[in-house]
Amino acid sequence: MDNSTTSLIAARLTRAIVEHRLQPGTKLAEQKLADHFGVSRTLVRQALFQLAQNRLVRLEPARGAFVAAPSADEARQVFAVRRMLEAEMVRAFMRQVTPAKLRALREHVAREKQAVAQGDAPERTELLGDFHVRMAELMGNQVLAQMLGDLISRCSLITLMYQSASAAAHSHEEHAQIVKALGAKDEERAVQLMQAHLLHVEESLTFDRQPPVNDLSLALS
Amino acid sequence: MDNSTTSLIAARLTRAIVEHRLQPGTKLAEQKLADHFGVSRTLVRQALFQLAQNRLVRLEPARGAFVAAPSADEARQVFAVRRMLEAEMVRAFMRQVTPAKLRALREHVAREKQAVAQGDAPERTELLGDFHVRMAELMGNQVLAQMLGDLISRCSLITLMYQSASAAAHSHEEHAQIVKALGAKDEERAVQLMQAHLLHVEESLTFDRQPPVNDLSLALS
DNA sequence: TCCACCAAAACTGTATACAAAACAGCGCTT
DNA sequence: AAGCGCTGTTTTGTATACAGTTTTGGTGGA
Repeated sequence: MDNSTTSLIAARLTRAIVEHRLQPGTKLAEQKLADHFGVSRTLVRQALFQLAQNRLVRLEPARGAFVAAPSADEARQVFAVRRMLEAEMVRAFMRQVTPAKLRALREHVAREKQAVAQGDAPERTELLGDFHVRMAELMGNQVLAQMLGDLISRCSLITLMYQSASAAAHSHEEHAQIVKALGAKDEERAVQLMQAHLLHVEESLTFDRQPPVNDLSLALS
Repeated sequence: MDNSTTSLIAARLTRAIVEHRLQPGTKLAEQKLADHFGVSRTLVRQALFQLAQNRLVRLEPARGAFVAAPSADEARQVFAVRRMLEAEMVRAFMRQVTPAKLRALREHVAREKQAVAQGDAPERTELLGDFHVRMAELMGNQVLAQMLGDLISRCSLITLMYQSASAAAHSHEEHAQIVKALGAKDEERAVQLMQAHLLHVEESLTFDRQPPVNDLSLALS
């Protein structure tokens, strides 16, 4: 069962959503996407189904697919799950840490630093999210990595909808501190820092406004 | 975008897999399933895609869909994630526990007891898995509940493939002990018990044999 | 001016058609 | 007898057709 074309379309759509080129609420009409990608609606539908399972799009019966607009409740739940999962991930990481793994994390944080310095917003966002996935991968747990990746994609939508200012700008420094605690073998501090980090990101959101809704799908270049 | 028929088929297939009426490795031919359900291949394909994302079936390009046969590695990763997630879930549950929630858990454990006493194997398996999901639901976190549900479905496949004897027979008692610790507001004990519980389930598996592979899909009745 | 109503257009949901790839059987070669 | 390649059949992958629903746009009346 071949799904390579389908997952390519899904990946393109995911990028467009996660990189905020498609606003929440935007209608994703099958025929338009099919024309854009030069395939039939069949493949587009499969891709949309896939994204719906990741909660990046919402499917309404007989009405079509729309870029998801997570509610404040859902946003809080997603962050709660991330705190649960990642607190324990840090503990587990500590128990099997090696110099090579620490080095890999330090290198990642260095790349974050560069992206922040250069003001490369898309790259920065991507790297800040990947920090968490990278940690899971370094532990050799693909299941965890995939799960975190999905959660972080959803978070990207959430921050788009609810972020007050660029309040999460110090994520990079918090990552650096976490790695420092890991290097110092200070497990409890590392856990605390990770939880605080995720709380900061969540607190930087303002759940008290109506989500804006745009459209147009010419953001796929 | 209507998916009700599709998700009905997906649900039927999920039940068949989780309840071990379809063995790992079984080929799921589209036309046969379509005939069985009285629909076209279109809907069957969508359902199979859905199950593939849940990792209950594996799709091979140009070869078709098969009931997944998780590797020992994947099994260990799934259990590792469950331990991470559920340890913290217990902590969070404790922080927002109410008499009503405790009562709900006790009632659930009572139903487990009944199913164990009556030797109702399918019902018992279902309830033992639902204990964990129920906890997430009682916390009002649908995101967590859905995630755990998926993980537990995968665990059901895993236990089918690797369980040595009915070694996980004392799961029910461990659930009861966890609830007891929750009732006593002993957070750390509850966390320890949950981790021990999941370790016991994992340890009851024997990862050292080749997985058997059967076929035939007349198990859908 | 605004709203209700109706017809046309656009879109979704499902089935079917068709090409390409994989599979199975069988005779041939070694 | 075992292995190899050929051929017909089955199955998958993608496109297209068609029915039913929703949306749109316009017209008439209050």
